[in-house]
Amino acid sequence: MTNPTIKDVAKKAKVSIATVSLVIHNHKRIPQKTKAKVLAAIDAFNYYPSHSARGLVNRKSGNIGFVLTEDHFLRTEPFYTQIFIGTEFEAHANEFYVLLTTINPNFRSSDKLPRFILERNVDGLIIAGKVPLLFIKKINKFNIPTVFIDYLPPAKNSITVLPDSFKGGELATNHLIQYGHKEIAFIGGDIEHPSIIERFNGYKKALKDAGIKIDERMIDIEESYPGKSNGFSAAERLINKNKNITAIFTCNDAMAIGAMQYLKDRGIKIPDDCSIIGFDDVVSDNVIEPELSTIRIPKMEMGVEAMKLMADLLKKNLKESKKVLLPIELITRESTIRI
Amino acid sequence: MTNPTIKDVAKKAKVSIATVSLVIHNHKRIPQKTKAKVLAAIDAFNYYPSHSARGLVNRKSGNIGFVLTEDHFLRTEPFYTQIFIGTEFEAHANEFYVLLTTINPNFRSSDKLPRFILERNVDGLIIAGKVPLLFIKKINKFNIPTVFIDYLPPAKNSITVLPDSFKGGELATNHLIQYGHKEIAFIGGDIEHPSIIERFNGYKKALKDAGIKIDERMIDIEESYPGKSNGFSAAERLINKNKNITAIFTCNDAMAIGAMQYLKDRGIKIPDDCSIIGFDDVVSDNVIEPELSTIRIPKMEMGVEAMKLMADLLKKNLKESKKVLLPIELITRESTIRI
DNA sequence: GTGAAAGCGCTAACAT
DNA sequence: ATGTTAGCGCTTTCAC
Repeated sequence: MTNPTIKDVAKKAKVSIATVSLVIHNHKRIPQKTKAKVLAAIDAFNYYPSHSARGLVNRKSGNIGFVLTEDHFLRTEPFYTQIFIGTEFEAHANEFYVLLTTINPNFRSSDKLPRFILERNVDGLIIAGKVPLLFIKKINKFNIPTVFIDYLPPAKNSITVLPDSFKGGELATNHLIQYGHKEIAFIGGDIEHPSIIERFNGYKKALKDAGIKIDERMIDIEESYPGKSNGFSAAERLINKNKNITAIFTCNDAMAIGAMQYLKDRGIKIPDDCSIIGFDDVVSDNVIEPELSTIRIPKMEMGVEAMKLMADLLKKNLKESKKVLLPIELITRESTIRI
Repeated sequence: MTNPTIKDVAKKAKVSIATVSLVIHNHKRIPQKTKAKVLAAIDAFNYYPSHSARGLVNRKSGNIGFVLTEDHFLRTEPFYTQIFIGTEFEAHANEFYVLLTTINPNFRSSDKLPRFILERNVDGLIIAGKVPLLFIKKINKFNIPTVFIDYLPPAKNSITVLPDSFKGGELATNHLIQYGHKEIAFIGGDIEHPSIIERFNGYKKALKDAGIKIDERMIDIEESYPGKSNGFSAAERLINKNKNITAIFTCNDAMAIGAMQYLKDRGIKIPDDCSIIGFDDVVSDNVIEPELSTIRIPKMEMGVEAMKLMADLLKKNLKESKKVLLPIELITRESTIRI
């Protein structure tokens, strides 16, 4: 059977298409009898309103755009993937579709915007991870309701979902301190990223509270991407500078893995000679040896929360500024040990 | 400025909306002069045709639905994720949007179909991984062009993209044979899955070609899901039955990891006491010890290929039956060794 | 309570 | 070569 339309339903129910529409929208003052007739016809045809037709008249697409940079998209660790899954999940509950697109991490003003923005094919935008400021500026002109995940844009009036990185940094560092460590190094990257800064701040706060002096030589922060290979080289620099390190806190798991690689190559036993703790919890499923202690970020929940905020935002139940910090969790595995 | 429409453009260019439409569609016989006027107006407004309006009149949504089961979606290894990324990538090239949805792996006839099918909000369907037959049967009624990835449905006239599992099974087994192994075990799961069967067939073929007798006691195939824990228990059963195994070929990396775990726990050294090779190549990014030899499946390429087929299919350039086998590749790492 | 009718933005057949 | 017009399927006033 070809796609049934509202006309077919109306004819079958012997009412006008207006009545069918009213029934669909649960209008009051429709007598049970008419309603029943119409619903029966709808059922008989297995009728569903056309998405396009509805979108045209309502000036709503029913779609939410999910934006992240290409490099984030291509990462194999399930970080942004899990976030995406969360948004997708909550989108179903709210009858939205999610349209995903990537942008160039070096977005330039001559670059085209995502097609769904130009075509007005999204009602809202969820932006995950750090994106170029230029991009944000450019889309601002379109006035599309936007929710950020895992990135706090410099402009003040944003709605953002973040893991509690500061507390996470504190928690990780305190864990090491409680295990008796005093020579605790910090490895980080991309220090302009708000989350990384917070993790670093948490680290410093925990040391200070414990009366441990913050030592510049125990800190290695790359400007560039906090990935595996940078973790490797950071560990190399730190160890060469500083033989008495007994523990390392890395700003994420990827750097932790790189650092572990270096320590192993160098013959430094983990955790016996050196404890290490990461952040994110993206490697739990695999066989890493030793298994990595870390701070778990509620990735799916972040996606879910962002989509909930989006739903509120579109219902105008939300002011234009809000920062939601999601709780993190210490996961103790094998890579950290009491000294 | 509020969304510009074709009317605004027409007014500004002092032509009718029909002319604007013709220009947009690059109709022949439009003089350069008119064209230029119109294009200038389009540019001035930064006009893009509304997706909904176009969809309504063309009876096309511009969307492709991507379907997979919930359990596949939630797997943290980047297998289906990579496939999805591939489709997404190629979708951009073809000006499609991808709408993702999950279905219950135990889909029952009373279950609702994905909303985008009911709403006719997709022009085609890409189905990734094994899905319930009931589901396939049910969507067949909607007559939506469909491409399968990594699953060959029993019904004969399907368009499917698959890794060359048979060759992969052969390649993996031959690799072990060339390393001097003769006591080569096979671990598998979900034996009804076409890909798994093919890998197993490749294994048997390679053994036969090498004049090695196929020994039932060297084979452990679970009915259920080929995951880590089943890999663990399969290895346990095999080793207990059969002390002289020197190499194991598992039908995927997840089972390989489980098997490795068992061997380690049991004090069997990899690769010194026992070589092991997996399939899929989903763990390359992480620190596994030893690093796992495997057969690489071109995951992104499978997604790309599927979307290309979809584009052809929608252009009616494709018959309704086609099976594309994508080449696999042997990745030799540390877990396999010459005997 | 229900229907007629206008209109959302666009395409395409038909006029001119 | 360009304009007129009739829809595409739906929502929503406004009459009756």
